[in-house]
Amino acid sequence: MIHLYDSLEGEVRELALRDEGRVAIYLCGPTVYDLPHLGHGRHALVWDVLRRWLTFEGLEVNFVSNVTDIDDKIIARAALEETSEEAVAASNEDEWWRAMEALGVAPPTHTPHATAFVAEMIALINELLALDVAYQLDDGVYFDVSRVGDYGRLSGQSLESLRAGARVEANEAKRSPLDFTLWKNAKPGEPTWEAPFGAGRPGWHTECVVMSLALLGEGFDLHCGGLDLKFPHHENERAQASALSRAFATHWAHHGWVMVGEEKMSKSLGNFTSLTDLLASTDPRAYRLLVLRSHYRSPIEVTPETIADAERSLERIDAFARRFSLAPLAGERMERASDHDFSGPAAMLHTRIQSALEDDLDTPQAIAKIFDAISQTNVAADRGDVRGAAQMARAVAALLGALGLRLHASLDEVDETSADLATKRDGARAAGDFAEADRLREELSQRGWVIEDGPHGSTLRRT
RNA sequence: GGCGGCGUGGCCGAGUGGUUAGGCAGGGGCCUGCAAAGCCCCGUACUCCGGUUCGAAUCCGGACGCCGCCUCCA
Repeated sequence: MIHLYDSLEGEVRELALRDEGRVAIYLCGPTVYDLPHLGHGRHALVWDVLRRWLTFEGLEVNFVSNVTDIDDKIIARAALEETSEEAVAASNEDEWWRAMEALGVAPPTHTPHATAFVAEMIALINELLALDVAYQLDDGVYFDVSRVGDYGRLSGQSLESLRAGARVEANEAKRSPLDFTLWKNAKPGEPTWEAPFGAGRPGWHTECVVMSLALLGEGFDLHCGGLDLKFPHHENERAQASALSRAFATHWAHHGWVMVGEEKMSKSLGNFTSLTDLLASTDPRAYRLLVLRSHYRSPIEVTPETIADAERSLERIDAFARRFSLAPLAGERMERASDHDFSGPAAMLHTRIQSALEDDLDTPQAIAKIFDAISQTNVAADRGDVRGAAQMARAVAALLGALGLRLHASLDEVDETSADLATKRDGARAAGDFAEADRLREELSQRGWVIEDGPHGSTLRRT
């Protein structure tokens, strides 16, 4: 079973499952007020890889990731664009799923929307009020953090030190500056729901507690998200569940940032590249490879250089896929180890990848092992071990599929003129007219093709 | 102020108390009509200063530099 760093315990430990053979994961999804950026891309890719791997290993993964479709920023954006909150949320959510599809991120098992769970959130806030863990002020309902014994545990900080670092609050009436909003009272023109404690809308921290418990049940296995959600968002989710004596996530995992230069990429800093822009200009698989080859908890640098590096690296994989005519696995469908043959020389490869990934999702190690296997397979084939090489190659394809990295083995569709030029060149070579052959190769190159001569004739591929 | 992280070869980026990370780029060679792909070989490394140790880039202490969270944020 996989071992993951648990942010709550501060150590790598086995992911203990509530139900044998089944994993229940909750991932905090996007607030759809703007285009997704590179950071969201990493977020989606990291947890997609985890999910695919667990599935590959035969577990039934219930992967829930929400969409926050009501929030201050959506309201602000709607006002700015003179449109409705629904329209802002819908268009950005569409953009999100388009980007996810391009990245090869499989859709979650469930995608709850905050606005569909308002009744449940109201019920939860009511319970908290009844327990006097929540209190009402002029502008809404607040959660009293002092009522939770271990508040701050996830952040690794005491209540006192958190309080010391807290900035000056707008609402001085709060019992503690750390108290957070459960419900915001209605303001004119804003989306509003009726509630016993006043018309208004939910605060951000309640939706994830409600939806995770509703869809995954108490004591679900893993709650994950970006490091920036650890505090206050995840701390606050935990606090609410704890106040209600409901068993919450048993394991917490957080991934690191995408960096721009020496700074975190974030919307508030404005230093972000949208996923849409990236995907328009590069092979989406390059970004997945870039993410895979560094550890999920480390920061990654995404620059034109690192992307180009990953693209060239991908080229080695694709050349391998062409050589062995490998099928492009991965995509919406999730691979399972049981559907593949890991006998013979492939068994050790599978084991190596397994131990790498089970050790806190060590994808860089796994990728290195895959590149090792690619070299070994090429050597075997050069040596004439066709059978062994083919077996290894299929195992490599299956494991890349398990990581969601799609191969590009199929040859590009060749237009008639180019195909014609290639045929002419083959003829010129056969006739020993190498000057003409080189001229035709140059012409093909101008048209964007690389020609490779093999034992069974030449093939064309896109540059 | 509190808490946490990082500093590796031309670049990216892992890992480990002594034995090859991996990729990209570069040099040499094999193969090829020449290429491409593939294969073989090669170089430069662990911020600095102390300490522990037979041995540290890896453990401990200190210094310097950098980053993040403590406010919305993947």
